[in-house]
Amino acid sequence: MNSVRARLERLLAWLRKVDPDVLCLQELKCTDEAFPHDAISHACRQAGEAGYHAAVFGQKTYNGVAILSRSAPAEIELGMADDADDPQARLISALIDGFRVFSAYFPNGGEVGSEKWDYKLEWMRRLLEHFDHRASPSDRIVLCGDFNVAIDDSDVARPEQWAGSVLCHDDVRDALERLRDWGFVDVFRKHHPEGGIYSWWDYRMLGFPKNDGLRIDHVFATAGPASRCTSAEVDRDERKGKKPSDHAPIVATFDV
DNA sequence: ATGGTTGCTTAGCAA
Repeated sequence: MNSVRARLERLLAWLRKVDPDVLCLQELKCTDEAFPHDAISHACRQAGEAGYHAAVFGQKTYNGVAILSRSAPAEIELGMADDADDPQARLISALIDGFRVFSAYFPNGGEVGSEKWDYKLEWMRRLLEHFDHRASPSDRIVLCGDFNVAIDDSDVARPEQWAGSVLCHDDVRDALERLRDWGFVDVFRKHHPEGGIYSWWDYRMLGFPKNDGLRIDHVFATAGPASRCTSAEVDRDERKGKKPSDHAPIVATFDV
């Protein structure tokens, strides 16, 4: 979302408009202390209704992820809980209404071949290992976030322009395929097999006016919840207007 | 190959 503080008013307006049960946020760009807990806990509170709970894993300046929910989150986990010494706040999960919900901010990767690129591949390997060691495909899991990977060229408006980039390279597509093969369904693709719908447009190069977009934000669900996913859409209007994020939200609906 | 924009933090980095 490119800073929760810079876009707080937009966030609150979106919560009022869409009224989601759960919202996964990435790229907060603030510490836990600076997170706007009060505004969000009061958001949409009306007629005696509760506001949103927030499970937050913040970091100064960069990264930062959160999960907002109507129901109280339980068993909140920060990061991968592995042996890696990783100071970057890119993963949080919580148990909400019987679902293990993850908000993930996959590394961008900088340039192919760089240190950031190696970190991206290693982070994706660690995430798969996390599920291998600590979860089962029969669990009810929903993994949401900015994956920084366009799964195939149907998710890229101008594939020739992005070919071989950190968002489209075979190595990250392969890594994401391995993660999906662990037991996830791309629920957006399930409802839009034709592709051609995007979730992110670069601020640079005037990506949005030219619709030079990519679908790099995903909702992955294990088979149980995936079979109960009744719709998934990009809220493209949210990329418009004053001070938009460079991403548009994905809205997925589950019959529970 | 570079550019273009945005936010955080203060001119440079990350995206």
